[in-house]
Amino acid sequence: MLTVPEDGFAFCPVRDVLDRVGDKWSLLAILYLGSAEQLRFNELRKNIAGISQRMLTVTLRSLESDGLVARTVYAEVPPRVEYQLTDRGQGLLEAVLHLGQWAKEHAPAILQARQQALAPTKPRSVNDLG
Amino acid sequence: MLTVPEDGFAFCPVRDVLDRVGDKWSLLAILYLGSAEQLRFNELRKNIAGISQRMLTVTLRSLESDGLVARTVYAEVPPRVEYQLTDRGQGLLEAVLHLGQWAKEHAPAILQARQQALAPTKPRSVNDLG
DNA sequence: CAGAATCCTTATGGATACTG
DNA sequence: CAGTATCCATAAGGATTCTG
Repeated sequence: MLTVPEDGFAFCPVRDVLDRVGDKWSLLAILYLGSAEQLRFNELRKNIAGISQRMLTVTLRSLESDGLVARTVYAEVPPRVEYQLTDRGQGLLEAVLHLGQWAKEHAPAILQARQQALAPTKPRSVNDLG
Repeated sequence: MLTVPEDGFAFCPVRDVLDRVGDKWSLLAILYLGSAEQLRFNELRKNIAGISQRMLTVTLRSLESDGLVARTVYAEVPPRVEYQLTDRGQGLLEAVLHLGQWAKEHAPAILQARQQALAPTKPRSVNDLG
């Protein structure tokens, strides 16, 4: 059984990670960067289906500021900027893929449960016991 | 090196989990439920600092609909409703605590990197080469 | 006690236009 | 090419009131 810390989970590393990769695009960026040595801005943009230019910038900047992604600017014209996972980013990717293992195994059951919850025979009342 | 699937991560179990526990309260609810056999609505409400009644309801309902939390109503007056993790919820908790292990080890470095990014000596230009 | 309903604020992200 | 800067739509969540 898990024990509640004195701070009542106010300091919670898990929450921190989730806040970092729980947004709409960070995980995808990490996944794609994890599948190549390095990628240019527009390569990422093409890969990550549906992402806007703005959100790709915002996402990369915040990953960079956490030391998860390294940004390298080449003094060329037209400019070339390459992104790659840092070791720390690589570590996060692996930790997250581990979670993905659990997810992969249980996603079907969860999805099924969710579907059944959506189509109840009748609306639930306080009298439904189990 | 990670391989990009044909669907380009469109079907991504990790994303599904993150969408489930990446919101503001789900993780905390799971953590507290993981630290007790079962908890009543207002016990959870007291434990989870800052949560509103509405959000506790919403959070519990969606966890329940995914089969992660079981809700038991006792036909008493005043009503008593108890929540507990299902086996599936327990599994998710463990998977997430594993991620927490990584987080715990790297949170300090990440926070530090973030601080330094916030206080740069001068604003960055395209000429700053690493 | 354990909520449901309503209203309202804020946070997140998209669209578009412009630039070194 | 790789961004910035604005503006705008939607979604997430908070506050309040009411009820079986």
